Amino acid sequence: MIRQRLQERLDRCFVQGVKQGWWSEAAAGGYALEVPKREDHGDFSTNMALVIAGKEKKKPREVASRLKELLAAETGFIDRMEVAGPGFLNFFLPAATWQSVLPEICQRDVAYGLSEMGGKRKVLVEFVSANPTGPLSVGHGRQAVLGDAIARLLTAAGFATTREYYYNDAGRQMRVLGESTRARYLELLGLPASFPEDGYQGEYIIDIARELRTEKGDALKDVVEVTPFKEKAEQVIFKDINSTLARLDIRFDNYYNEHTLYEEGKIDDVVAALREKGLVYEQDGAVWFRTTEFGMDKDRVIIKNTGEPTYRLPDIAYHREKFRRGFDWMVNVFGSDHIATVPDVLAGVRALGCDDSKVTVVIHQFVTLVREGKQVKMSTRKANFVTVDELLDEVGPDVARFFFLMRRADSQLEFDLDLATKQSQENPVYYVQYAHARLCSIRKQAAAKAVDRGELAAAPLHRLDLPEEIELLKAMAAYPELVEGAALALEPHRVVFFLQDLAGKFHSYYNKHRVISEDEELSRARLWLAESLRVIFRNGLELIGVTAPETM
RNA sequence: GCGCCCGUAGCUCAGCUGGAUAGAGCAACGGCCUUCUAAGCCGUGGGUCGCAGGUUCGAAUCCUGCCGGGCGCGCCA
Repeated sequence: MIRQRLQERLDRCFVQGVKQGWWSEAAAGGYALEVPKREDHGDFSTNMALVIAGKEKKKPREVASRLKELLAAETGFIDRMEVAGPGFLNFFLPAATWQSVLPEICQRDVAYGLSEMGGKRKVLVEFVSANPTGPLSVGHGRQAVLGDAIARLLTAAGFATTREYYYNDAGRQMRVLGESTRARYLELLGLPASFPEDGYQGEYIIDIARELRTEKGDALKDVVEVTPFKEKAEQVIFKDINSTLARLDIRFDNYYNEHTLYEEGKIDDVVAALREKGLVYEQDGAVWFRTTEFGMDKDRVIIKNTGEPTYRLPDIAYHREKFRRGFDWMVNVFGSDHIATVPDVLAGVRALGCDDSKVTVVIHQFVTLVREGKQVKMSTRKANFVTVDELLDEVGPDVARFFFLMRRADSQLEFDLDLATKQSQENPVYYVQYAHARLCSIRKQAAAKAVDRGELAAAPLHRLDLPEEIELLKAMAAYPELVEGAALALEPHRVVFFLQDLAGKFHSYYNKHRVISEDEELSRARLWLAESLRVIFRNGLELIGVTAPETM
């Protein structure tokens, strides 16, 4: 907010400078107004003079002096300015400017940090999208939490967000699942069974078979058709996946079954449309999509010589449906193993006349599980993988969510189970939650001691003049921008880092200064400071889906 | 061989899309609880930002080429 107000003043100065003939219209834009790393470089700093000087072939420091002159009228808002280094202009704001953020936080309360930036534009966030062949693995867990946090961020930033899970319960994978289940079922009955070579070996298949035997006895022993086994397995596994997601407080607005694309003729439509544009051809009994037209190294098969489509075709049809459903922005969260599918799908929707720049794909790298210093290999087919459920049993949803969001999607995530399960002080989750609990505790103390913080409008905020207090106010003032930035970049980890940083500042302040003291006026001011901090921690934790406990 | 991602302190990672003297946590060491929660705080040490060039007022950040790690490169999804 404060940054915005300063920005407006800067823009006005630029125009004035043009009128004065100091620089031309052509030098507009492209400059930054940011919080410098070093405190002695001011509260804000701009490289505007450097940018103008570069374009106009002038001396940066001279341009900076001109800017300073033009801004001199803003004495109430700006305390002082200085030209520094190669031509930066640094701004020092008075304490009162920072103190003014506090009432705003407390008044807006749960709405502080929310913005209208998205303008209610429709965004679809697609994530998890795992076919029901087994329980969610830790890799899915990262994706689930990442996608959900992205959706939370976008909602906070004013977008109309839809969470969607796209799945396929037909096809080869599912057939193998059914065969695996049947084999286990027959084994339980003591009958000869041939387990498929590439079958699903997990323990959960045996559980499903056992359930089936309890329900049906041996009634299915002569059934050759795989469907009843497949359907049972799918039903059980989907229920399992959903309960896992529910434990993480993740709920989807919509489940999109690939099958509907066939039923409603969308698949045929796509082929026909591509054919009309001359982008498909037949060869070796298969139907090919001319992806080379879109800069790819080779063409791709969209219908196999068996007549069955490859995954690409429904994927393209699915994405076209997203466009048809009127979404302004489509965010796909994928694991890095799906990276190769992205260009094909984008080429497909582009070929169909859709604007593929409306699709943003967030690729997250793998999760490396480490237990007792050794890496645990993960594979759904083999049984030796750790499920999200097992992880949740050990660390709980708060720790799991926080850990999954601590890293950029881009970087591989090392999940140290020993550390995460330790439940000890090292855990950064507790560090942030503890800040919130402490703030709640202060509030209770105030009530117990009958110290009333009074009306907000009457709060003596001018007493919040310690360097530590100004620092806290500055950090809190930057929160709304942080949310907007994290939302646009689809980077929830920024929120996590912000909260850790703010928690550090608060813990430090807490140990150095007392909120409730003999000084009644000061206590009132600080109680309002504590209140605004509590609001931010609660809102921030909510944004990443971690609980904000009142006691710990 | 080709495409994408990563390489920053002993370890795990940030670095706000090109800014000023590169940060945090963990690990190590030394201190702080009759006062709002010690799941906390204070202090100390630790760096050729993988390597080499280039772009410019200015590079961890952008470009090129190497080196190392990961994921892909199917008429599997």
